Amino acid sequence: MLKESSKVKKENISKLMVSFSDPFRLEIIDLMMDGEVCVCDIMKLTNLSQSRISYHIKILKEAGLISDRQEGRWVYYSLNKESLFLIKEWITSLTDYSSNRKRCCE
Amino acid sequence: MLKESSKVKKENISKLMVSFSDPFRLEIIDLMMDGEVCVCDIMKLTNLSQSRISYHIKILKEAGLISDRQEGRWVYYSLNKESLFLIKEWITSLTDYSSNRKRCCE
DNA sequence: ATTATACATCAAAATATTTTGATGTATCAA
DNA sequence: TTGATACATCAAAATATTTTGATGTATAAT
Repeated sequence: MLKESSKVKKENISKLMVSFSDPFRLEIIDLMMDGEVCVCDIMKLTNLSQSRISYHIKILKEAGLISDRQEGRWVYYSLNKESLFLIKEWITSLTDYSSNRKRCCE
Repeated sequence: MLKESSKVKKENISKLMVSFSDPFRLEIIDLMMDGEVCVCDIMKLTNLSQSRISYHIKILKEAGLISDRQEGRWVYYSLNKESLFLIKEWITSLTDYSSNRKRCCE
């Protein structure tokens, strides 16, 4: 079971997982695999409306999954590798358990 | 960008991510870190109602994240390590991108 | 200054997910 | 064979998320 000390981390994980849970956000994330993209790029590549993209971008940003960099009128978004590493670590911790069989309701 | 051949895999990822996106499901997953649990265990440890737990269990199961094993009246659930490995692989593939900066809307 | 572009934000509507309480099914014990 | 336990399933209600279209803000070009 997760230690008490990892509670803050758990909150992060929860938000990150929610940010991963929408198919359009997965598409957007997919586009960022090749590097930075701006909203206009995403619009052209996905046919989603601008406000719709902004909405999803916001969720990804608030989860800490992506970073932004403004350059003039454009805002470039890219994946935040640290967050991805965090998730990987968490998943690794899940697989570390010992598969012991227990009697139920002891 | 993900290759065309990985589309099926992507579907799996999507479901797995949705299954991770609820705080109560994360709690249930957390309980499974120490090994198998039955619904009655989860009830005692989380104070969630039985049908509520069954609902979340179903989502986790349909995503392929957990496996079940019946023994008499009890059903034991445990994390499916293969699925966890799949997710880890997918996240790794995300971090493998080259952080090249592109001109916008080229 | 005016206009166009790139993006954010907002409120309302549409849609999806979750919760609840009731009922159903299988297993087991008396 | 009756009753209790463990869990699944269901439909309705509650709640949350997503989409839409309009409007707002900042930057930049003319």
